[in-house]
Amino acid sequence: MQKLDLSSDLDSRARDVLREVIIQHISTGEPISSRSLAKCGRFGLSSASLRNVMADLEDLGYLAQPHTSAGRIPTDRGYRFFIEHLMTSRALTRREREAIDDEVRHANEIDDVLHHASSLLSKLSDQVGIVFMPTLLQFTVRSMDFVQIAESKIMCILVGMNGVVVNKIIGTRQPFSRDELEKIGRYISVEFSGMTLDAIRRQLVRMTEEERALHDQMLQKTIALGIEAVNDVAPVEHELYVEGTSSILMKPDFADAAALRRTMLALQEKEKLIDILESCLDEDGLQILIGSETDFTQVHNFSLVARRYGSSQAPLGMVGIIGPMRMEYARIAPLVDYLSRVLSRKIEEGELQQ
Amino acid sequence: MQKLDLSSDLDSRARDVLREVIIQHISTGEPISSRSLAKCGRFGLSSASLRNVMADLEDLGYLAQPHTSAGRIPTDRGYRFFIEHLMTSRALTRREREAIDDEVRHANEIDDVLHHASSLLSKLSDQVGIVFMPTLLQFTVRSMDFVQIAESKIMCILVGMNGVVVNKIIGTRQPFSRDELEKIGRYISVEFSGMTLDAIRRQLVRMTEEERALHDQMLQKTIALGIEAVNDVAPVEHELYVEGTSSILMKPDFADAAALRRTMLALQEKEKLIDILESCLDEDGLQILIGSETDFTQVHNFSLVARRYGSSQAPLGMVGIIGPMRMEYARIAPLVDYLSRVLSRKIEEGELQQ
DNA sequence: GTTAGCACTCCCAGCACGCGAGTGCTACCG
DNA sequence: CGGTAGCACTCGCGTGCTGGGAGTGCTAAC
Repeated sequence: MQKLDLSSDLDSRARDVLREVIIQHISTGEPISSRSLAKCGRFGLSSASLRNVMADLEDLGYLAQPHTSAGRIPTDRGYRFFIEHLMTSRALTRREREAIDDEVRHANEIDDVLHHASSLLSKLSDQVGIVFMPTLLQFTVRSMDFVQIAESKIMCILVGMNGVVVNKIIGTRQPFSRDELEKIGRYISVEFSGMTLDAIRRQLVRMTEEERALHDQMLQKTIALGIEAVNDVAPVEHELYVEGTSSILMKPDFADAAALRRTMLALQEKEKLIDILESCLDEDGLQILIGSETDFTQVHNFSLVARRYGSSQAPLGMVGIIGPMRMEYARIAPLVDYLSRVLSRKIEEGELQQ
Repeated sequence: MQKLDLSSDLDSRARDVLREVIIQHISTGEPISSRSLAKCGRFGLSSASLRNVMADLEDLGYLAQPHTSAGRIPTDRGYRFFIEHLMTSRALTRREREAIDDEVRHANEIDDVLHHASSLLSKLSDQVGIVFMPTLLQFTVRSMDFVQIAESKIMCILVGMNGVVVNKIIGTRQPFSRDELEKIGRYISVEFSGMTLDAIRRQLVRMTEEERALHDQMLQKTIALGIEAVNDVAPVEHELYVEGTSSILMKPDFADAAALRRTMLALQEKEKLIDILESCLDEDGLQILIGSETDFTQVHNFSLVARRYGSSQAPLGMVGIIGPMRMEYARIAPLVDYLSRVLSRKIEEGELQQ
């Protein structure tokens, strides 16, 4: 089909033209004509010559015309080439960097951090900010504490190895003394430290069948409470923050009602978004999915710029932005990159609460 | 201007016509013509006669024409009259009632309940569900507990008189023994039970100035931790859940892009929504605000159906739906009413966690 | 290889036209 | 005197047509 090494397809003039077309199109949103390229002065060529170059670029699949007698717009492939070979990322401004630092520094609860991160990202990029945290299935326990908070309610506090804190309330029938609760907490913390919630549950269930448990009343209580504690925590819902959908409403790319509608619906279809983000979790660096690469079925002219966050051994989730293909990648890529790094550092330092 | 006692304006025929116009318009979304009224068979009158009645209703401000030679649509005032005098609320179906009961029964954390409530409401009504919980300024404390969860992190668990549980993580410099933490918790729970967070804070600050505190090291620690615990909890952000905006996207009422845009923006402007909902907090029963009554500046054709929830002495917030003026009030009003009651009962029973 | 010129294509805004729906009014009927 | 039939009038909307403008592709000349 096409040559694999895209970088060799194009001579330097063609690259310059492609770059200029994309830059102009990103800033105006309009199809770019040969004339407007000639006028920009960067080439010293007439519009007729540029037309030839553009026709070549179209043949190679980097540009397309919405209709005959319209200018050219970049294709998915054009953007892809631009991002990989032509773009020079803009450094963050001090204000951007400080905004991110501040936002992340001041939050304690992980929910808060993620929520703020997505809305900050949305504000800085003027696109839709998304932050995704998958289920805690691989959550490994460092310690567990139990606190009586009402007559028949006990709060269980789970601290994970990664510093994430989860708590839940358990209803109980039998009474527990303060002392018992402390003992149970200590016992579980010691015995099950480093295990996943699922493993703990299975272990506890197995223990109920052992002979000793039948006689040791304290152990019975421990098991009962322990099972309650880990039940229903593990398959906690995926958390997905989608912030700033209004910013996208204003973009001229969504002039007509149908497109607007489709877009809003797509952004609210969380399952699909989660699918996409989950499939990105394996990759390491900054990821940019363009147009059809995103697997958005209803809406095809969207791009995703995202990066994994969390400690390097135990990635937590994805953070990024979604916007029309026509976006300022040069500005947005470093933004997402930086935020994800700051976020990861914060999480490695630990002690974030859920 | 207009007579205050609206119910006396209209004879029984006019009422019937108004009711029919509104019912038809709610179900079709189209302006209603005299002919379609005549055809419905409920009147035994010709379209000409109905035209006369409709002209009267228009003069009185209950109906309006989008333009000459179009049928009539109800005005805000028309809907208002309909709701107060003409509508017969439809009883909930068993499925609806069960869905609500289930949803509320199964949740433990108040965040969850509210979140699910709004999305459930949205699903059942096919409108936008909203749930609002104002700041916890009037949150009165029943007990406080402190648990060490990491080297320099302590979790504080606040249980409110209304059973709501709030927790936060505090970073500490000085170390606390398990025993100390327990003592501090007990002390604060006893001394400050029944006070608001704000009152507790002020009291603690006052105590630092007392002579005794300067010498009693334990008291110093208690005060330090207590202040940390209540700080920044009180002015916790207003919680506002807005769920199901996509359902509204599909309604034919928002055919054109501009209206769609305005609507989405309005629904995302949380401050405005909070204002509106806050102003409803004083009222007791089900509240219906129609069109211009809602104070929505950008969008004027919206209605709000909402009701307060929480215990009768200490109302917690508002729950309801937002949709186009043209909505099935007869079905939605009982829905909101019932959900708010179930929610309130759940909260009165207590032990909800935040 | 570059460029000027020209024919061709297509979009789009504006306009006129006719149709259909719905009203208001008036005259007539029981 | 309330109800009704009939008719003229108004308005919105869809349709088809047209002219202008923008942009391209191609060709021939430099």
